[in-house]
Amino acid sequence: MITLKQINYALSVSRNLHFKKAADECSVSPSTLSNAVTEMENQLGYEIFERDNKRVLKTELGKIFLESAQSIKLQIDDLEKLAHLKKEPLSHSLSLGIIPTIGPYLLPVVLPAIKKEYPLLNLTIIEGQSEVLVDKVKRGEIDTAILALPFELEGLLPFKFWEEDFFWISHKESKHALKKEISAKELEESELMLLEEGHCLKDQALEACKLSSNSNLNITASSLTTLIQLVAGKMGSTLVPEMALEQLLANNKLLSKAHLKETGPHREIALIIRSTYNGLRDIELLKELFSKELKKKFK
Amino acid sequence: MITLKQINYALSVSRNLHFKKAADECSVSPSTLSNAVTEMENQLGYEIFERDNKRVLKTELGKIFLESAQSIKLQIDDLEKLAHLKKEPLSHSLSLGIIPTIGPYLLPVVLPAIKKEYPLLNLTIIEGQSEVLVDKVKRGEIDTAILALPFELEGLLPFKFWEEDFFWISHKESKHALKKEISAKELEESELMLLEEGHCLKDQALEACKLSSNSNLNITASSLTTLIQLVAGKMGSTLVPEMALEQLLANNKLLSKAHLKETGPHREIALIIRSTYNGLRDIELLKELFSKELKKKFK
DNA sequence: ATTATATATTCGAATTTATCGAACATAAAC
DNA sequence: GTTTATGTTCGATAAATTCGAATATATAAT
Repeated sequence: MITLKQINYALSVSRNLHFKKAADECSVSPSTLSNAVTEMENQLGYEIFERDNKRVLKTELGKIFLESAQSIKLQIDDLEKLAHLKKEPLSHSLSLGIIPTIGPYLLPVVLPAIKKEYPLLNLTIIEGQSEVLVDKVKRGEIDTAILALPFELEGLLPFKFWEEDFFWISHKESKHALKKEISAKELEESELMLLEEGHCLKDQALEACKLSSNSNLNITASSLTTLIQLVAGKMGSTLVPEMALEQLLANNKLLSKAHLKETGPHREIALIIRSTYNGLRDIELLKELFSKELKKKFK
Repeated sequence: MITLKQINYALSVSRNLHFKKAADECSVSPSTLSNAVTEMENQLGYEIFERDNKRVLKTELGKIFLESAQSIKLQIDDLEKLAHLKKEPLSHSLSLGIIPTIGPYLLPVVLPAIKKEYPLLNLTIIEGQSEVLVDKVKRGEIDTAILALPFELEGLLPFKFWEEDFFWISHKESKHALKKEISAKELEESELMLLEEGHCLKDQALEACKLSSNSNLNITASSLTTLIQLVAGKMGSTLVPEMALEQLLANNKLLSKAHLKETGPHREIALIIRSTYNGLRDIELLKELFSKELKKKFK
């Protein structure tokens, strides 16, 4: 196997057509350089330079070799410069998982800022439930994911950037509907509807209320939007996280909201990564950006 | 300065995604390989693999690095093969891909001449569809391939050595069967059968007729021989390239042929190589030989 | 929980490889 | 014939690579 060092020596000889000058250029002794070039020629099975103590000429094959070698050297140089890519943060591709009870409400808030601050970032967004996303991050299929905690992270590291409470959404004509705040105890009396199994929001909502799932929760839905439609249709009431309120209640004058009066925060939102992940700096920056944009909108 | 040895180690890790397997593949101890990769990463200033004792993943920068590194390795391999150029042309080994709609008809015509003119040539022939062969040439797994154009060459260089038209093959009792020539317009009326998806001949035949594939092409076959049997069985008609006519129609008096009367040539046949391939002289010689032998037989 | 297994890494010793300077060989210039 | 410039050879020395044993740790099995 020939070496890059040998190639560089040969390129220097090619530039200088002079072993001593080339040796000086490479900061090695003439003997070192001569040996290196000769050794490479032996390995290749052909001569690159035709030389005696007075003249250095390129052979026909040598010209072909040197042209290609020069191109290879440039490519190696580029590989060494690749590090600069890393310097510019969030400038390459990043795959981001996000759960359905955060995605539609967080992304519209932060995407414009991401586009503006990191125009070079090539972001891929994958929606899925927490368990699936944790799995994908662990397997390296995606770089990071946005989850709501508490959730079993199986060794992954969380970077929290937001926390929020739940609000109780009911039909205006229902009991308690005009209250600004409501306690879990009062909730038990109403027909509480939550998302179908698999959504962490269901468990988190129940935990915030200190309820267990074997209470009167017969109706379940696959999205918050559906749940809200059920509430509007007087099928019962539900709990939604603060960031979803505006979007869900828009154009719907039949609904009223009340802050859930239980010790909180009711859910925390975090980016999760593998402990060995390299783009820690990128994650920190994303975290800051998310936090900043959310504060702008909600505080 | 990084070394080629380090690059090769990294490429092996990339193939295996496993340091121990890569170490075996490279015939070195795991520690040697681990140290070499780590050292290179330090020199580069970025990590190529994200790893712990259970998982090896490529980083974003690593993917970019490895792609380029693979290409560099190919170029180095080529430099090491340059020695052959010095020797008698077409005197070493050459691997040649060829597509199924050319191989059985071209090879019998040219192989005797190759054997006679270049007895030292050690020829390896690989049959496969165009897409696969383009890939193999790009990866350096084979030296060259014989394809029918037009086809997307992805930067590879074509050396055309033949062009030919399609002929319409039908059962003697079918409509138009006695014509010497037939136009695409008349074809539409018959039940045209072509090769299954993946064969470039299908697309080229359709293009020659200015037809799109959503016409009445329900029957597809995996070889021209099969197609001809279907025609003999009155299942419909088909189009075959000129060089295949003799072999396909031999001993079959039930079939008739008609020249496809559309502006052509309907397909062109070429050798393709990487632009950095060194055996250009060999390819030119092959091209000449192919062209000469085909003319002898068909003109 | 505990143990077993697999695997990447670290470390020090042994080996291999690279490098240097001095001596040598050779060809042109004076 | 002598001098000068230059590429190469050679042996001693310096530097690097490599290995195996020991280590650490994540996952799987019990």
